[in-house]
Amino acid sequence: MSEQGGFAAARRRDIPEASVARLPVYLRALSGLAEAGRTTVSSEGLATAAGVNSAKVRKDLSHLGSYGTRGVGYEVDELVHHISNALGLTQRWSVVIVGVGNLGHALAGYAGFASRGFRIAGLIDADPARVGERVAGLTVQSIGELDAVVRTGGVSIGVIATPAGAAQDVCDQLVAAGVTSILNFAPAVLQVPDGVDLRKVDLALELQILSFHEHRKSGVPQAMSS
Amino acid sequence: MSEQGGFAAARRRDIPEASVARLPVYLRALSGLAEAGRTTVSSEGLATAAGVNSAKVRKDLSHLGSYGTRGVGYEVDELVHHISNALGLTQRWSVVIVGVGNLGHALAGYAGFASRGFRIAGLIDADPARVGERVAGLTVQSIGELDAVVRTGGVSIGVIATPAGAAQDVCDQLVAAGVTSILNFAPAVLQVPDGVDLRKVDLALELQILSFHEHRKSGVPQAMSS
DNA sequence: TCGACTTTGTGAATGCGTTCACGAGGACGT
DNA sequence: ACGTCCTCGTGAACGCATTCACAAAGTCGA
Repeated sequence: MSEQGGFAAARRRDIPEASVARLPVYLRALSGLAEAGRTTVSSEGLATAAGVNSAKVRKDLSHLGSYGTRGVGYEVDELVHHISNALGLTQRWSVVIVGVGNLGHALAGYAGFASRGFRIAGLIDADPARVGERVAGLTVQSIGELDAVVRTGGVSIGVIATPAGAAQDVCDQLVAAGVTSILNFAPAVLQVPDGVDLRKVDLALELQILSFHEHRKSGVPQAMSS
Repeated sequence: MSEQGGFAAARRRDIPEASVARLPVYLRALSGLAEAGRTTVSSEGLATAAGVNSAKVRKDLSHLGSYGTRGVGYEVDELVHHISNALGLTQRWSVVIVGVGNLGHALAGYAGFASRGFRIAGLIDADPARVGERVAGLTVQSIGELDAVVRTGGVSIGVIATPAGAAQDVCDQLVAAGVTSILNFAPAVLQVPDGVDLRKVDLALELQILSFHEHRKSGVPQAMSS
């Protein structure tokens, strides 16, 4: 057991990005299975619940260690534990959300954050008219308070939900305050120094990708018949 | 011109997914450059604005055709035109949003949709208390009206912003009504028949990936010194 | 206890995407 | 008109991710 722990820690160092991105999906699928009363699940079963194939599940889970039982499958509870561990979800992360427009509101109220161990330490908005407003049980604070919120709240993750024009400025302030991971919802390309992780979610981008496929479906098919 | 059109249509058939996903980013970068008064841009310049490297830009754009001028670069306007074309953004797509909670509100009000040629044909919610409410200039309609909205509005894209439990049901209804592309914001794995495109955006998932890297940064580094 | 059966964990093969590196082609100054 | 310079477009090399396929390892019934 202690030996396995040692190996798991060593292996955790190089989980491929593609696998990391699927771990949260497995986690959600496992929650569903647990609620349905399942105590064990095969790679095949988990694959179906997560919407991938079983080879991928086994390869992904093998990066965490050998927690399956041949002939049986994986213990649901145990697997939840190991994945949560690998993702660092056993500790509580504090998050600050900057920009309390429509999207900021939605993010502040999003149940998925709290349920996965993320604590919203503060809501920040540059608009003085918004400061003081109560959203999702928190009071919106001014941009001047950003630094204090990050430092006293032990915040390591910043979420940017401002208009595109303000995003880089806010990003710089977050970094200056000590945030080391940033999730950007603003439709802008941001620059961050080394050591800071940056991910982005672009709502319009996804729609444009769908547009491409939709376009292909309706427009081109008959162009191929020789 | 007509010759080029023919070739472009032929090439458009097999643009790699990874390239398609970057085209909207180039499009946005180009808008920025155009506003700044630039009329031409090199692959290097566009790469910087889009946050990628220049080889990727050139390879991606080569899938659309040969629209650059050696020694100079790309004509900004022309490139915007060709990318919009490839993505099918020259035609107007109608979208229906199902689920008008916090997130649905945010999506309905998101300027990025309208500015890229997406028309919101309807807002649908299952909660009778919400039906009739006005959001972003539209009146929320009941789930029973979904089919009519899709058919009479010429809707081909559905956006799901409901709780996870309702997502598959809504998805099935969208498909039954004739929608052929779905963007899912609900934290659930959805099944769709062949011929229907499905993409998902998971807000909590991105945060969990950041958690993983944050965890790695703080937790493991000294475990490697032999 | 033993043999049949199930499912994991993983090397090997394959496929896709990124990066490299350079020839081709056009602009521009003289 | 010509040579120099610049940047595109693209084959080739590389690396990462997915998939395949099977030996190893366990369960379970008789």
